[in-house]
Amino acid sequence: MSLDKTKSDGTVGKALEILDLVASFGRPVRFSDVLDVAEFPKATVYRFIQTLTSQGMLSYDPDRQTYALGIRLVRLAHSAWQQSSLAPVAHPHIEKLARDVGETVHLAQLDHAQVLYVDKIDPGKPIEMFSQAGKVGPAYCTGVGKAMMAYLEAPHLAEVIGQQSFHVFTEFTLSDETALRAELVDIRSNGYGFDREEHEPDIICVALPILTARGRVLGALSVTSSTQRTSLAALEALVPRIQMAVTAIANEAESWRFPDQSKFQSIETAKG
Amino acid sequence: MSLDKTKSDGTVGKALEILDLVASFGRPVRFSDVLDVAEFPKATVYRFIQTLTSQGMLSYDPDRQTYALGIRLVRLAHSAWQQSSLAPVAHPHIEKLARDVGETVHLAQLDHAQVLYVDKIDPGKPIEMFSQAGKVGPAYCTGVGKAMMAYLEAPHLAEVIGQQSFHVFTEFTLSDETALRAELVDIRSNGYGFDREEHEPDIICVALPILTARGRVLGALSVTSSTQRTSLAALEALVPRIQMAVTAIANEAESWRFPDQSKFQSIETAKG
DNA sequence: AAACTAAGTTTCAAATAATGGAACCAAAAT
DNA sequence: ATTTTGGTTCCATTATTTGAAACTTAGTTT
Repeated sequence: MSLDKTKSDGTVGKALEILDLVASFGRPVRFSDVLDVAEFPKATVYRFIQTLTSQGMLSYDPDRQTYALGIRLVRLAHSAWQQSSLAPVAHPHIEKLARDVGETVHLAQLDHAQVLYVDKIDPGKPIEMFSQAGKVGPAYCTGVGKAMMAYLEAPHLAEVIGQQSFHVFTEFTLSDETALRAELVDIRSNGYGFDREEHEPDIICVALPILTARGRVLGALSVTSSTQRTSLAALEALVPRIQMAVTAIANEAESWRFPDQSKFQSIETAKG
Repeated sequence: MSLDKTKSDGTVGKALEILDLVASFGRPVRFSDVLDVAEFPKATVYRFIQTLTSQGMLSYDPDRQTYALGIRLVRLAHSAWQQSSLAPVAHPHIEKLARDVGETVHLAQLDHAQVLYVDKIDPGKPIEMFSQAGKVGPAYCTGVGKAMMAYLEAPHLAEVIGQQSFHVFTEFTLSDETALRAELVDIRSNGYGFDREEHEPDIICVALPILTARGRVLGALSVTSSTQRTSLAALEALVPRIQMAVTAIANEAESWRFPDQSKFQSIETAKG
C-alpha cells in the first residue's frame, strides 16, 4: 500500500504525523498551513486536527484561530521523563559532574535517528527548563550522537546511518558514511569520542556512551566547551571523571526498580 | 461508554487512552498490566501498544520487557512548551517575581478539569526540570485552579466543576459545588484568591488569573508559602507585585507573534 | 449591494482499517 | 512431562476512516 518506507501505522500513525507537522512549524499554525504540507485530503486533515484538539494534543487559540501543540503533551512528557530509567537517575550525577568540571553537561538519548537531549546542566546559568530538554540534534556530528552510534548493533546502526543527512555544518563535519564509520570504530576502541567543531564552530566536546551490562545503548553523556576556553586534550583529561558518572548512572539505571505502588492515581482522578 | 465524558474520538482517542493508561502507572509496565486496566480486548490493546511503540510514543525495554512513555513525547513537549503563548513569555517574569518575593512561584494552565503546572521557580532550589513542570493537580482546591475557574464562562465552568472529585484533603478543603461556587464569586470580586491549606496542611498561596483582553483565561500565577513562614495577610500584601507580573505577561502573551520563519526545519531533517 | 474568493465545515457512499474470538507459541511453573 | 501464564498472530466480520464535493461563513473586489 504505502509505497515509501513511511511505515504509517494506520490511523494512529497518520494522526501523529499531523502532530509532528504542527510541531515542525515551531509556531502556532492555521488550518490551511497544516493542510498545505500534509499529504492527506482536506476533510481528513480537518478531522484529525479536530480529534487531536479535542484530545488535548493540540490546543486551539480562538482569538488567533491557530493551533499549537497541546498541554496534554507537557503532562505526558512529565511522566515520560520520570518513567525513563535514565534521566531521573542520572540527574544528580550530572549535576555534580557539571559542578566538578565547571562545564556544560548534556545527557542525550537516541530518538530514531536523531539525538534527543533529555537533560542539560550549565553551571553558569542555573535555571533552564524545557527550553533545553527536549531539543533534538543530528547524530552524525555531535559527540553524544557518535558515542551512541559507536555501540549500536550492526543492523540498527545501518538503519540509523541511512537516515543521517550528512549536511556540512563546518569544515570539520564528517560528510559521508565512510568517514563516520571510521570514526565510530575509533570511538569504540577508545571508549569515548569527541565533537571537533563538527556541528558548530568553536564548540567542542567529549562524550561517553552509557551502556547496560549487556551492552545495550541507554544514552550518552557529554561535557561541552569552546576552543576559547579549553582544548580537546584538556577535555580528554576529564574522561576518567566522566566515566565515574557514567558508571554510576549505568549501574543505578539497571538496578533501578520503581517502588511498589499498587495503588496508583488513576487518570480519572478528577472524576473521583 | 457509561459516564458522559467518554467522548472517545475514534481510533486515535483510544490509542491515546492507552497512552494515558501507561502514564497513570507512573512506572514502566508489562503488557498484561495495561491489558488488565484497559477496556479493550487483548489483540486490540496489543496492536495499539505495538503501534505506539513503533511510533516512539512508548518505549520498550527489552531487558525488562516493559513499556514506558516514549521520548518522542519529550521532544513534542519541548515544542509544545515553546509554542505555547504563555510559558516562554512568562518565564522571565516569574523568575524575577520569585526573586523579588523570595517565595515559590507557580505558573499553571487548565488541562481539561485539572490544573497543569507549566513552570515553577523556587528561589531556594534553583535547578528543577520536568520533575516539576508537567505536574498536575486538582483544580477545586488549589489557588491557581480556583483563580482560573473563577473566570470561566458559565457552560465551561459547569463542565469543569462536574469533573471535580471534591476529595477532602484537609479540614479546609472545599468539599462541594456550593462552597466552591461561593468561593469563585468571591475570587472574581477581588481579582485574586487563596489556597487556605485546602490541598496540603500548612501550605498556603495567593493566586491571580492571567486573562486576555477579551477575558479569556490563559492561566494563573501563584505565590506559595507555608503557615510557618508567613500568613495569608502577608501573601495578600504581595498582590500588587504579582499583578504587575500578570499584567506584563498578559500583554506580552497577546501581542506575541512568532518570528516569521518561513524556512522551518522539517521533521525530516535527518533525511536531508 | 452584488459577485467573487478564500478559509473552514459538513455530508455520505465507498474504501479501508480496526476488531476480537480463537488459535498459536514460548517460557515458566508444577 | 504437563499445565499455566504471558505474549503474538490469524482472519472473517464489522465499524471507521476516507475524500470528492457540496455547503457555509467571512472577507474582498467590482
